Amino acid sequence: MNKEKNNFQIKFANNMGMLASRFSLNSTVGQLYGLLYMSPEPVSLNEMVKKLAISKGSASTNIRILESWGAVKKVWVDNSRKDYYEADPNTLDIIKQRVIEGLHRRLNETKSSIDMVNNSLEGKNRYSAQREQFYKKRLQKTRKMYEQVNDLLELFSKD
Amino acid sequence: MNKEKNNFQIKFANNMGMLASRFSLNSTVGQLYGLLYMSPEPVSLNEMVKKLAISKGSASTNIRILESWGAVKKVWVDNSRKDYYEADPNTLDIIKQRVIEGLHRRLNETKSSIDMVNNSLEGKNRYSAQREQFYKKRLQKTRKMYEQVNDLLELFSKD
DNA sequence: CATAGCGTTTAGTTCGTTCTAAACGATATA
DNA sequence: TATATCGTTTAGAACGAACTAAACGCTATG
Repeated sequence: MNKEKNNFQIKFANNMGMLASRFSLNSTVGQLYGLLYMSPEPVSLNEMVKKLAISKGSASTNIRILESWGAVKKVWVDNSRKDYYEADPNTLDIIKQRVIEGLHRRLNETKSSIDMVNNSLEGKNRYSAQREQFYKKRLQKTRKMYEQVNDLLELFSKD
Repeated sequence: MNKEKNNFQIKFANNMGMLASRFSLNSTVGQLYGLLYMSPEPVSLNEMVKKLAISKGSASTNIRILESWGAVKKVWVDNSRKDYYEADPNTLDIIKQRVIEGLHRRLNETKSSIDMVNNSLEGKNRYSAQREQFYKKRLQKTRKMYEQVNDLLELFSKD
């Protein structure tokens, strides 16, 4: 048990961890970002480890994930060879960008799936005319849905 | 190996399974829905089991999940005591409703978190004025973000 | 040059999810 | 009433994700 558990930063960080896991993200990533977000000064890896009661390995791995997202950045602190980090406070922008990126990637994969399935139907015909008609209709509908979602995403990607 | 693996329905179903797992859903649920979506006739549990090469337990559990979502429904077939199912073809509506519901639930939980953390700061003051100011600013920012997302969701929930 | 203090990498463990096989209860049929 | 055929439930296995502890390599400093 950490005697600092009542510390405001830590409380906030842990809530960010819960938030992250609710959206099926890694909760440690959420904790780390939350801690940095509520720190007026840059934080070293060892401080993160102590405050969040996590292992150094986990802190190291996950802080670099956050870094790759542009959610935190390394900062120089004089007279120290430790790595210090601070949060980019524009949380919403970060989240938004990540959500959009993720959706784009998955939608592209979806498109490939649809095309592949479609091609497999176009090949030589093993089905009755009626059955083939049904397949084509549903496939067409699937394609339409894909496009609706895609258009919606485009709309988002703007502004 | 299933000799029917080249069957169009099955190919489609498996792709729906992949799609589902891409969006961190249960992939069997995706397969089942995909199969029913591409079936002109209702499908029995045993047919699902055979065509998708899954266990009866899994089929039973997952088909009832789909049923609870309103994505498939039981239909009566004369002279049979099997349960037959067919898909509600309005896939997009189903997805949309589930997404909105899920977001609503999680946002409410988020709101509770923010309030809780906020209250813990409002309590007796253990921080310097400057530090407290910083905390309050960031907390305020967090609240604003919550509201932006919430408003966006409301907008969606309409139309 | 040895040591201490870093962050990273790795090997192994834990935990949650979801599957399967099998037991089960219910119902229709011979 | 005995049996066969359903769907459901349960116990256990498999798997993946993510953590920890420890080993490691690097660098600065005494």
